[in-house]
Amino acid sequence: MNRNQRKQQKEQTRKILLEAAFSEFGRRGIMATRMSDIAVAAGVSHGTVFAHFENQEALISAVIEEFGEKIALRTHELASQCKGVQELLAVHLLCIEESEAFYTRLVNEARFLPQVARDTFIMIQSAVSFHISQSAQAEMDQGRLIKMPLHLFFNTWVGLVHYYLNNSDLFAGGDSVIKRYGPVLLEHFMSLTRIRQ
Amino acid sequence: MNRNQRKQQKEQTRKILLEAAFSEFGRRGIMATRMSDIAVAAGVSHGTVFAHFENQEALISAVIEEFGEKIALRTHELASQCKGVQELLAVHLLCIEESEAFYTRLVNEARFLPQVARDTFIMIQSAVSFHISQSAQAEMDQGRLIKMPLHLFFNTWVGLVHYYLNNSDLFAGGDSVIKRYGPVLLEHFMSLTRIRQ
Amino acid sequence: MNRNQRKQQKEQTRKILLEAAFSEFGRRGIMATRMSDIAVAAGVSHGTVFAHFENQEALISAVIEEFGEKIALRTHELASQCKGVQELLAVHLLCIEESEAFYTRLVNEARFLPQVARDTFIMIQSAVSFHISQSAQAEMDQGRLIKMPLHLFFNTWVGLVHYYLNNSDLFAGGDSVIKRYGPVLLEHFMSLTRIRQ
Amino acid sequence: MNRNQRKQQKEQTRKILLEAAFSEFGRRGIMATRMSDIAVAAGVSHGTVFAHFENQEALISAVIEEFGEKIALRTHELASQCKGVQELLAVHLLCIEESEAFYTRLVNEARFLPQVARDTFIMIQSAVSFHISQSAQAEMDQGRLIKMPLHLFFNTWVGLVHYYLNNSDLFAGGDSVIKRYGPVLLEHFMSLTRIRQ
DNA sequence: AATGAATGAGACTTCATTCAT
DNA sequence: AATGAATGAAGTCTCATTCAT
Repeated sequence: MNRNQRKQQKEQTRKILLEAAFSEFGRRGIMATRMSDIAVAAGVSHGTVFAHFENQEALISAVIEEFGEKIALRTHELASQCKGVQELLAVHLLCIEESEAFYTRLVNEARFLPQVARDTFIMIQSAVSFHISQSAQAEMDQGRLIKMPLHLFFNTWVGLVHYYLNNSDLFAGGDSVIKRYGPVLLEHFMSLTRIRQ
Repeated sequence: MNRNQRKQQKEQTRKILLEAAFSEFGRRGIMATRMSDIAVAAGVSHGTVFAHFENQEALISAVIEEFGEKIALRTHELASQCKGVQELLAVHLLCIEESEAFYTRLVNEARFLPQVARDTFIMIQSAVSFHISQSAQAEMDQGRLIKMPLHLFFNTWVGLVHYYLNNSDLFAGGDSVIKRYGPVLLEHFMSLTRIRQ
Repeated sequence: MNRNQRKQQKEQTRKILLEAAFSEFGRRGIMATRMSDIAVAAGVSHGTVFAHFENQEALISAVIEEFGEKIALRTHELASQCKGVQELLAVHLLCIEESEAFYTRLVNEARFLPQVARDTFIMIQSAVSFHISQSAQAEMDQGRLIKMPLHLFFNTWVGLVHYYLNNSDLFAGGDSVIKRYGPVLLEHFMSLTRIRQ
Repeated sequence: MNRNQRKQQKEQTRKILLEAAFSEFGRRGIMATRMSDIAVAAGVSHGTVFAHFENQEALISAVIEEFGEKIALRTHELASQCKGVQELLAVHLLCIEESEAFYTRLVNEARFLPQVARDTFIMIQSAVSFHISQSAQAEMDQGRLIKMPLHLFFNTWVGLVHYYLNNSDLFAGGDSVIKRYGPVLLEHFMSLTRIRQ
């Protein structure tokens, strides 16, 4: 049906736009990306962007929701197969690395973005937090991790990772800072929290 | 002398401008503050800002240098009277708290600021790092801290603190996140790194 | 096709802008014309000017190239049908008269304009010089013109004409100085350089 | 007397300002020179300029009047000792060369300057014209110069000289175009107008 | 639905001019 | 009379958003 085709077509363009925005956001920064940059990257006209998103804020929110959910989902997915905390953290790093450029921008700019963006970001954190905290609690109960408030356990880990992301140019000079430092960070964090026997 | 009066007057205005900028940067963000915001906050005309700073970048750099150095100096000053790592970290928190809004913006936006700003930021970190690392090394040697690479010790601490700063609205809802969480963070971090006897 | 329509529309606006600028340049002077003057004269919004020309310099260069080339071409075209020097100089005057206001500004301001403008101006002069010099040489060889270095022949002529253009308000009070004095200047110049028999 | 001293002092500062402006106008162009440039060049404060000249236009007019008269006078002075047209033209060139930078700017920008400036410029031309025309008439009567309307004789000469001044960068690349081309121009012009025997 | 030309609010910057000392 | 800090009007340019096709 023509009606259906149109719908599909529209959905398709929207998808292309979201992906282009995701990529540009990673490259240029979220707030520093112009609407026209996205149009160019998506290979559509400038006006088309506004046919799909009411305004800039809506687009930013949509991108963040879309990819936020994807990242959260992916984390869930991988996390459910994990056995211990260490494995979970490794998966966390893997998920970040898969979208490192975008994720880094998000961490950096989250504060200045629309509330939706902020909420989505929190949602991602929650997804990760849920699994990690659960697993950490278990290992604490088993006497394998030092006992501490779960939020501090989580925030120390995330703070450490974000710190490296935020300073990736200093640490990795354009390369993936997770690829280069991820294992070190993981090992370090575990050595701080693991109970030595 | 008249000459001196004038010089003083100009210096005074410059100081007012720097302070206004410092305050506005803390409130609105560094890049998000318009030159006219600063003029209004300082109670001078728009043109006056440009009589004191060649352009926006020069103003931003000046503010960051001015207050960056002040913060670094203050850290040095207080740090030299400290005895152990824990006291040092407490002083670090104190120094941050004294300029919390501005410092938070700096942490957040450093990447997008002129090179001078970035350099100044690194200088602040170095001032802190110097004392903390030295002291940490000593305590590791004395068997009071778990042995680990100093940069990881430092980065874990800073990462944790910055994480709370970055999410201060979440954690403290507008209040000083350092005031509210500083002691908890310090205690937590020490418990992770202190050798239990 | 829609594509073509759009292209045409844009081309049309660009043309209007160039013509508006050409006219304003002639009226107000090239450097003294503001971008907004051109927008108003063209009947478009301020921003539209920048949608067509990256910046003021680009616009100035484009106008000068566009009309400079047109003038040079027109000179070539008319000149190639001329038989003698006198006819050529008459054609030269005609070409100037066709764009007198703009040409006068160009002569006056060429020095202060972007290099492209300067180059274009030189190109116009060259186009004229080429024909005139060739023809003058021939007539000198035939013993009909006093022998002299060709560049002096040319520069004396151009200097005379430009002098009247530059002082057109004095000589013609707003009217075309070429219309009023052209024939006189031509006759005078010929009488100076023609060999009297 | 104190009153007198003050007056003298004021007169002195005014003179310095006029000379500084004259020099800056020659270097940067008349319209392109900022009031502050002149203050700096004169070694006085920015405000002092306005204590002596109501506004920019008044200053420009004063400079042009001052030096216009000086040049006119100097031309008169030298001209009265001249015997023939050729000597007069040589003196004309000499007078121009003595203030070449300023004179060139004046020629170039006269059209865009306040009416007073324009009038002064005309006055200079008249002073020169007076002597040259008188002398030219005499030589025409004596059969040594080709008979022609005096204004055309004069305008051809001035047009030629101004053309070289206007294009001095092309012809002399920063050096004095009069020094380099003056003699050639003079010889050429005379050869055009002198009666060959 | 897509297009892309046009719009105009808003930011930075310059510089002649004013004014208190 | 001189000073120089402060002023603010005016100009250039950017870019999110609108709209006719």
